[in-house]
Amino acid sequence: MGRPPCCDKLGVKKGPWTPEEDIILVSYIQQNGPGNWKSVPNNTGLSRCSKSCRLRWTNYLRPGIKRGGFTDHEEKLIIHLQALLGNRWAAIASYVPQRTDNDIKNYWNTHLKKKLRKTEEDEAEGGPSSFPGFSSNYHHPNSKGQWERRLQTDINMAKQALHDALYMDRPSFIYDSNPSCSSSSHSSTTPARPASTYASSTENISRLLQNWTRKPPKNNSPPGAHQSTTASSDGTATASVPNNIVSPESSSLFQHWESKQSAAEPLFPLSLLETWLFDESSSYVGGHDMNTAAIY
DNA sequence: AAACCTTACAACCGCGTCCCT
DNA sequence: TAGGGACGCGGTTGTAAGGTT
Repeated sequence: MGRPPCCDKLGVKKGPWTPEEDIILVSYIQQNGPGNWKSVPNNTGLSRCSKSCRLRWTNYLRPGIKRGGFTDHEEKLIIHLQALLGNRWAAIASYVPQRTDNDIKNYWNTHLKKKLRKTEEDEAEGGPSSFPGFSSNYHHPNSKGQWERRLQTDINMAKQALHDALYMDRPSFIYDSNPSCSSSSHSSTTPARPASTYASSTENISRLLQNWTRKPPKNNSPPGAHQSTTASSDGTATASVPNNIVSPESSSLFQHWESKQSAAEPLFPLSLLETWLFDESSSYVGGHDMNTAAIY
């Protein structure tokens, strides 16, 4: 017996989302919060599958998402994390502020994989690396089976959780929610490129969202929320907003979203992880064990 | 200018996991 | 404890946009 389709195929619209659909979805989530996706198509009248609604929200419409314009720093972080975690994009995304797993996965498949391959070829020929700062020796997916790598990762995470439990009062355990801080720690060598917040095709949606992401709560603001739409905050936010779009201050959406974000905090403190990763990039000699040991 | 090729990324699909009854 | 529904994740595809010939 096969798995039943997640939704009725008849009458379910597929393909690119229109701005109108985006507005409907955003309005609904703003009022009800994300979750209970099954009911979203019925309650909004959208001819979309619940999965599609969730994906659209998490990968595109959710506040605090930075799109495109990966910095060198982010690239290196992703490469290191991929080497450590494998293709566990959701886990990787939890360490890269403002990036979705889908975005990282796409960027890996379209850019980083090629870059690394080219680096390997360059090094095989004895020439200069096309990817300065990285050695292909680092990326050796076949050196360990994926299951073994995952096991090692899980062990390390368990260790870290125990460590955190024991040293919770340490001030160093702070997930740096300010993306400018996390990226600026290496910005002296890798200045961040300006990031486009939304694809131009949905710029109007970004403007819409800007109205309720421009003033996130000052305290306990979610990671990445500060710059969620800064690229388009040019004062031209004149998109017509439906009356049922409420202001960020009065919306419960941010509370929903904040709780989600805090739940998705990385198991490792980012600052510690970054220190390890970037120290490691210059001292790697051939094994994950040595690196993971450096954490503790 | 048109045809073809390549690239980038949004979105879909299927499976695994979690949670509720 | 088992069954089923809902959600999350990773792999893959479709297609629009840009580049090249």
